[in-house]
Amino acid sequence: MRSFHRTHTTTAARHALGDGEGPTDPVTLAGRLMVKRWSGGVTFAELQDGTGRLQLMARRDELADAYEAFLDLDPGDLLGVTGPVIRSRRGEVTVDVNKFQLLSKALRPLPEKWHGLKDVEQRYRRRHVDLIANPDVRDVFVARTRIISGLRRFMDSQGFLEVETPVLQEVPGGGLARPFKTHHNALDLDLYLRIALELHLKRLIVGGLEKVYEVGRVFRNEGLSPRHNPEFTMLESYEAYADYDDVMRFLEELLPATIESAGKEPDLEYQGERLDFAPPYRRARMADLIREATGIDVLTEPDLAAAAAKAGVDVQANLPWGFIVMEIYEKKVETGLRQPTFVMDYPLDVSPLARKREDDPRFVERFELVAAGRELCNAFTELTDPVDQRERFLAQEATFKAFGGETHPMDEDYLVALEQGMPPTGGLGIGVDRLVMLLTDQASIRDVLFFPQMRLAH
RNA sequence: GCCGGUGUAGCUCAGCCUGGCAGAGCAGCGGCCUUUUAAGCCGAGGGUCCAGGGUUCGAAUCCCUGCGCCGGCACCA
Repeated sequence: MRSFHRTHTTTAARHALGDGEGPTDPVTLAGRLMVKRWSGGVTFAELQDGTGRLQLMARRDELADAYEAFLDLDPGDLLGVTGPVIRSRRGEVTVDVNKFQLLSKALRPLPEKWHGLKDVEQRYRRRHVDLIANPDVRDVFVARTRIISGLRRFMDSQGFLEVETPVLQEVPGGGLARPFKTHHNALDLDLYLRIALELHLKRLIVGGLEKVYEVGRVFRNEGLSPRHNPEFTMLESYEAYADYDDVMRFLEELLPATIESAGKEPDLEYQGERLDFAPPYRRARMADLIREATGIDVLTEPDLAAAAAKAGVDVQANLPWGFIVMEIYEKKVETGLRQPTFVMDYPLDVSPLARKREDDPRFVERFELVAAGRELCNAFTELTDPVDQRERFLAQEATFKAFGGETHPMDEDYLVALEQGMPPTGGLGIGVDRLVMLLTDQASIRDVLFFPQMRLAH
């Protein structure tokens, strides 16, 4: 079949009948045959299209010789049908088929009609079957699309300009993660897939695009888990002449708007837990949260490593102060934060791109929004001082040379941009997949990605 | 990478503990039935029990190794 023109979707056909009994004028539908029942002189079947399902009725009386061909159809076949919409004796909205046409034959059977496809491995490896057989899965992905378009709509409405920046980078900056490496042949140049959007967007802020954002795929060459996929989607935005307090207020508008675009209420349920996203959200300094949870005062504690160990958080000897603070926070505080909370003022040591607090230079103006024990957003008042920035990169290098792990590499192009003069800026990053998980009540990132990363099938 | 769980028909699952002919439902095939809603009834068929090795008279079942999947840990500030 080159083409087949339908007059109605199954949902439109249902509306065409309305409360009446029919018959309506004939409608032409197309979709996948899902279920057949009865095989005498009348056969009922269900046709599934992009909008839903509708019952079909095929009668020997009506179809004559073609009836036998209808009986030969298999669940899974793609079918076009024409006929009036009626209400069956049992009250079901039904198309009384006058004509039908096989549009495409399914050579493989559908999964079990009642249980659907449950095997998670098959659901991920053969997502097309999952989508046919499990309507809930389709709903999740439709919600994902609505959430992302809702995010864009909100950003646009606030005057942000959506931009695109390079995926292939000579220096994979803006975060700490092992990058994927590739090579450009013509340039004979090693390149990396980006691990964050940050540095290029900030270069645009220098360039005078005062409110920019990007929704883009980033890549991290690290382990997989229910919350980690090697490629995932980030939204980052930057606003000139704003600080992290502005970003907090901004998020308190963005999140409710996004929740609405997902068709949810701010008071939502995630994995059996009620979470209330009606603003304002709690604001708490990391140091205060640590004191609440452990009794440790990181501001005054003379031997923080020892205090951490006493609280059950073992850290490497001589680890810089800020890293110890971060360890204690992650091990003792973060998972306990269930309701949305702005965790404010991160240690400077672990935040090389954020602006130093003037009242206490051990900390920076940075927050993460945490809910259900997980980071949803990361934001800061950006560091715009090129001299300070260079020192921070060097300090990172020194730390990671000593303690291992990934480091922020020195990005000279970025430093040159800062030297041009960057306005004070508030920046924000949102892990879009994790936000979608939250708003669709999914426990695994694999259930909000059409094609999650899998090992080679055996 | 480490630890635990798991893998049986196209799909959903029993059987494994306690070794003894490979099972059910759905789907498919043949037959009956002109208003069904997971339709029903009758009949026949369908297996690399993830792979390889071992123990045993005999292995889906017990043991070892490998692989996939799931979860946890590590990595991921």
